[in-house]
Amino acid sequence: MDASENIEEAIEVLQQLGLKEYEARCFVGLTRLETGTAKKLSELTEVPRTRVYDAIRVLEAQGLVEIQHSSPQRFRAVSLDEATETLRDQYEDRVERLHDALETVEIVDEDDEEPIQQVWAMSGQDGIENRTEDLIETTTDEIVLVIGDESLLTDDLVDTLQEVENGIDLLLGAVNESLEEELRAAVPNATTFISGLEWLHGENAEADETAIGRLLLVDRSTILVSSIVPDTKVEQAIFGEGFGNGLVVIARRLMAQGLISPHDPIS
Amino acid sequence: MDASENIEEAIEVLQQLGLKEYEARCFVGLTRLETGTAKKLSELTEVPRTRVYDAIRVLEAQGLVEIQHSSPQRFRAVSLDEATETLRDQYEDRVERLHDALETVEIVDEDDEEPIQQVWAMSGQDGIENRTEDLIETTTDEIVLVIGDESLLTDDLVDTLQEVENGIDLLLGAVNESLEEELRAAVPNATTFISGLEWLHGENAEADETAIGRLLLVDRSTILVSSIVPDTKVEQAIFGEGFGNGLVVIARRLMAQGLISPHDPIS
DNA sequence: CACTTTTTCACTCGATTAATCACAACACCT
DNA sequence: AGGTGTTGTGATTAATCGAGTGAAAAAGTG
Repeated sequence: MDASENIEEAIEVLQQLGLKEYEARCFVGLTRLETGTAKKLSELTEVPRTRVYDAIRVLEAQGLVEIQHSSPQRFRAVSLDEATETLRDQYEDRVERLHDALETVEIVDEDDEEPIQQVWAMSGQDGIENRTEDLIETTTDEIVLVIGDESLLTDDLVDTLQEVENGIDLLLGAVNESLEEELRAAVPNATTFISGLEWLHGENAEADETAIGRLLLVDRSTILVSSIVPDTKVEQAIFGEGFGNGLVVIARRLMAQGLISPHDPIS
Repeated sequence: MDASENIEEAIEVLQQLGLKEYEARCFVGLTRLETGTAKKLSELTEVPRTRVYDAIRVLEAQGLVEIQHSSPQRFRAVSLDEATETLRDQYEDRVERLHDALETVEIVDEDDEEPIQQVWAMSGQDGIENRTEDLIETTTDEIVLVIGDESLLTDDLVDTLQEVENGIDLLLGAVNESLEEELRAAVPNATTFISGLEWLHGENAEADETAIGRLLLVDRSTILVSSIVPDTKVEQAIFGEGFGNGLVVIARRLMAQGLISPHDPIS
């Protein structure tokens, strides 16, 4: 049965959410038990009986578990919806506190440096997607976006694209027809095309099969290119700003040659 | 200046959100620096210079920081909005995974026990509030809610109260006039009153000044009573279900004597 | 009052994290 | 080129924290 997989998954996730192993095990144990004593819980979860109490106390303080002060004590988990809601509240609260604390701070005066040719790297699907959406939202003239893997076309991204103002040129490229299809359907106000992005798989196709992720060129002055590393599926991106930026220049050159757009060159 | 307090706060919160100390310090450092090298960061944040690199790497992998691969390397934080959004996404994803994993599991068959006189305890404002709202939403006939501290009257709670169906009696008590005022304004479809809840401060007023938090009686069969411990401000609650439950019986008795409601007794 | 079960608490061991150090690679200067 | 300070990596030590164990107090049971 894959129930035990789910149990393990739940325990892992709870730990990522900040619980200790015993706490996670106990909570999951309780969700399967309706109501339980330390003994039953210990048997079910492999947590040493003598430590169940500590774990439960912590869980209770977080509002995830109720305690019946009888003897023996009975424990039970709050409903799944209540639990997730509580966790959400907790996290939302933290993120907000972080936001408040940082927005008032900012900026130590700076002996500035050369603002030239900056190319930045970032990784992680979430962060790159947020940056992508950010850039799209601040565009004034033109967006060129090529999607190289359908896993990157999230609902959020589609939403962002649909809300692009009418005055802005929106060019959406895909690496194959089915994806183009999808794009056209999802974002009717865009011009779609099949990208000539063989330059990654094509002539440069050496050993490592680096898959292209996305390519975003905004107002011909800011570019973001990402790739997906074959093994780990991690998305990595580089990001350049400024009309004179080397990366951006290269991107314009590519466009001029019709490689990433169906349009005529504008050198 | 309280800027440094905010900085400490931010570092703490980031750790609660799962970052290590060095990672948190580096991130906060970068939000104050526009762009920084390992050396500058180390000076600003007290993180050993040689450890800055590791910290930045994990931040980068989380999408919180960008790296410029020059020499020396330059780092910069993504915008505050991007960062919080990324953190939110991350968390939301986890909570969802938890939900999915647990909803398919549930329930180990049980040699049932006596379902009598159960009184449960829980603590933590978040959890108690969620339970309160849950109970309000599932009411069929009557809600009696007494609020003992204005800090408990959150927007969420007000929303929940406003959405109570018309057929349901909604009685809202407060411990003083200003709070009653507030309640009446926020929830017009309710009957409000000043509660006679001296039984906590009054005759029982021993040494410890236990402040009453909230008292909720739903359909005369489920009750939740909370108090706020003086020092730590932590809210603690007890919770009983079932018409025959001891706690519930006591609550009905109190009502019958007009102590927690302006209405006539229904024994 | 013996005798079990439940509960708390203090302690060991191992793993993770913070902190320091040694060294190789590199940029910069004359 | 060669010297000099800076930059990045890896190894090493020290401190901290959590998992696991056992002793003993407290509560129940016959």
